[in-house]
Amino acid sequence: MDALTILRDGGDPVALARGLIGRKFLVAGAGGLIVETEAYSRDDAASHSFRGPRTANAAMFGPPGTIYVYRSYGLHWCLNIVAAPGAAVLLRALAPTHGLDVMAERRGPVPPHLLCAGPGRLARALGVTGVLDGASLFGPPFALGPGIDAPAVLTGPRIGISRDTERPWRFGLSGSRSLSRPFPKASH
DNA sequence: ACAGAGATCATCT
DNA sequence: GATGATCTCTGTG
Repeated sequence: MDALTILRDGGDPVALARGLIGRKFLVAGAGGLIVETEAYSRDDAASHSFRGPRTANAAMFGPPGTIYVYRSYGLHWCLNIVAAPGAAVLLRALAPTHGLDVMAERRGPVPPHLLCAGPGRLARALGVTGVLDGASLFGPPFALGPGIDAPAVLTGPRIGISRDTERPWRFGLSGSRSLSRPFPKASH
């Protein structure tokens, strides 16, 4: 199923995670091409939705297109897009194309390809914080547009989790220099 | 290149 | 009291 269809009607977070690779994502005019994502489902021990709705994860149980922002390790922000109630896609990395100056200001002196190479870095560069938790992808400050036509997508295990570690639910744009980490060899 | 530590806090055990 | 969907800096090889 197409990513835009899932966002409109709801659907599989794995299909959405794969389908978002190569698309353009902007927050208030800053952003770039999505080059890395991860899927988290409702019955997934690694997912924040696994133990059911809480105050902190309420947005993850919203309708498709809801933005779920959580604080990671007490200090970073991470941004998700809801695919269906309790299921979402973590945006892990972008290849910067728009608002390089603003993002560099927020991130400090780092090489351009590292501006958004990681979920915490991405949120920082785009100015994403908890105030956007629960917002809708379909309105300002967000913009999702077309990008690469038929991207070559890599698949691999998710990063930084300790439960359900075997699910191959991390996706990346083949050949991108802006990945948070390389993919294991022979992942297609 | 790789390993370890510190930052920092809401949620869970 | 421990644990994260992390990042950065520092020390060593």
